[in-house]
Amino acid sequence: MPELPEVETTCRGIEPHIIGKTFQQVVVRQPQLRWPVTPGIAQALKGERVTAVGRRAKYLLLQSTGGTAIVHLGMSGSLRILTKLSPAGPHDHVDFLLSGSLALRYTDPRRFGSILWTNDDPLQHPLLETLGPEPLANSFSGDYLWKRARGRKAPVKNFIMDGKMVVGVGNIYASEALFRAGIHPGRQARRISLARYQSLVSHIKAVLGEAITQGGTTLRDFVDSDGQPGYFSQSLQVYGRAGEPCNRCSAAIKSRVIGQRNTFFCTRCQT
DNA sequence: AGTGCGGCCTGTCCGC
DNA sequence: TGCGGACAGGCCGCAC
Repeated sequence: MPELPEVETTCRGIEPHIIGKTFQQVVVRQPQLRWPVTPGIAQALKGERVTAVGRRAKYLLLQSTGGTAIVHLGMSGSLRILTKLSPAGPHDHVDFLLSGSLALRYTDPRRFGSILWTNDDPLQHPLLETLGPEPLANSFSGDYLWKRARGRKAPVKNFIMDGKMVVGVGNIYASEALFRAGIHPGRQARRISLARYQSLVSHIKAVLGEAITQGGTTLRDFVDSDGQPGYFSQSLQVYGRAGEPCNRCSAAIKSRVIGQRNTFFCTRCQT
């Protein structure tokens, strides 16, 4: 599933191919995604030029002279460059046909993703404007997180997965960062010291940074590739490892549902 | 205001 | 072997 590193890698992968190109046509075969694809997006983009490709949280921003397409990959989506238009499969919901005989194809079997269009500043869009800081930004610090945690009784795992606090920390990376920081995922957010938040934040940055580097390796080629995302799986310390020995202390890794999501941790290393 | 949960959707896996 | 059901998962929006 595309986590922030995959989205970042997608952003970097498609940008050099589509920048400066013109939308010739936008073909929407299946508008029913998480939200309906914005009606009129095809007419709005036709003939317009791509000026920038960016990312905010897990949203890709395809900016053009005709407004911005806000693309979310959900959990099964992908966006790739085609140099030859192959027949659309059942989950190829949208094609952005570009000048230079290129196409940008959106595929999403589970349709948890979305494609929206705005003519305003995309950062002012209702879905984006209330989001917390980017995890890799300097403004995301232990100090910041500790302050936001005052009075918070929710488990720290829920807290760091809350997009209002910080974006891009998905279920996998929450477990991994908490393990590295030695913090139990079920601990109340308010019951964690500033020093431990500083550690947690540096581990969140490190985990995401490493994953981006690895994603960059496995996802380097977005052109005509099968679009299969690369995984950080070789580096996972706890995620999906219930019952297996902790790499640090050899105790069995536990799993428990925290924040409606399966959560993995070591009861000996994480307090 | 903070917190928890339902729901969207389909491929994969498990048990019978 | 085939089939049904549980599960996963981001994240909005609602209910308390």
